[in-house]
Amino acid sequence: MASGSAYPPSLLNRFSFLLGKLYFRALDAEADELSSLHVSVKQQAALTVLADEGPMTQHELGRRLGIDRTTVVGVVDGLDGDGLVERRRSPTDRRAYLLTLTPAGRDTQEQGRQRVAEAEHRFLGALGESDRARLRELLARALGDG
Amino acid sequence: MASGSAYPPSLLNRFSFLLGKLYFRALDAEADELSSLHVSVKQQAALTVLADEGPMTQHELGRRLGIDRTTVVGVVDGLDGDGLVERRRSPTDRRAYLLTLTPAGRDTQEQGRQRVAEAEHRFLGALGESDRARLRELLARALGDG
DNA sequence: GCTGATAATCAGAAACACTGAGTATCTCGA
DNA sequence: TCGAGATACTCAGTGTTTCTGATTATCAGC
Repeated sequence: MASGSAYPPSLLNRFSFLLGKLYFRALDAEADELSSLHVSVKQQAALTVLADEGPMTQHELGRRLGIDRTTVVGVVDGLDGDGLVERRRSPTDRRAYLLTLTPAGRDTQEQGRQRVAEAEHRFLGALGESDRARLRELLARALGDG
Repeated sequence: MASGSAYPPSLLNRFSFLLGKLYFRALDAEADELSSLHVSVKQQAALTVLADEGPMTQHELGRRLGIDRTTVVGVVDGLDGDGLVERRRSPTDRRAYLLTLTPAGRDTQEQGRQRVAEAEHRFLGALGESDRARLRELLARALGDG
């Protein structure tokens, strides 16, 4: 018998435990789906923000993603090296780059978007469509609008 | 104006992003609440499992918490050093310890349980009671019973 | 043209958990 | 009862990830 729950009931009542387990499962699923595109989860998130909101500085990208300025450097290094984004000097501020998607970057972003959707479908397989929507809504609301 | 959402809409649709942000917010809130008890989030989780399920080996504790065997050593070192758990040799297997809560450990666990509840209340303040319950239920179900 | 702030970068540190090896002990079977 | 292989715990070292602090170039305000 593969009997019973692997996790203790006392921990399954704890939000941090539930969130953590599900979060790392989500990351693994996404990383797995994205691996064939040779982009990391962070990189795909960066491409998505750039696709949706247009060119922005590294500083701004970091703010949107909620990651450190020095971490952004590495993420963008990878994308730049693969020809998915370009670092163009801002015409109005020569300290800053305007990160711009290349056609290849736009293409990769679109493919990645689908892979992420598949990953979510896979790791949330235990929930039906309406429950997934309800979960998404609750999580977004819990996070607050700010 | 502190206008609008800090996070891009495209990321607020993504489960891994929502889960991650909320997870780290939960960890921070719990760590903050638990700091005055001088126990980490992992340590409090360990105390909780021991309180609920009685003495067990380090190997078993690691399995329940989902953490590596070598990581358990450090967690238990801390608890042992603070007199919250005792490493008693198992009478049936002299390789193994039976981790046992001390009275102080039991007391700390109970206080910690309340602090964690307060932390959850705080970091999920945007949700009402029934929404919190619904979220917990959906997360547990998404994680699967296994 | 100063002064203080900001964008990007880099080297090093800090936090984290894991790998692999070592010791002691157990279980199983001949 | 002996030997082989598995298991519990520990430790040193490694790898990963992110942050801190300093640097360079540039900007904005006075």
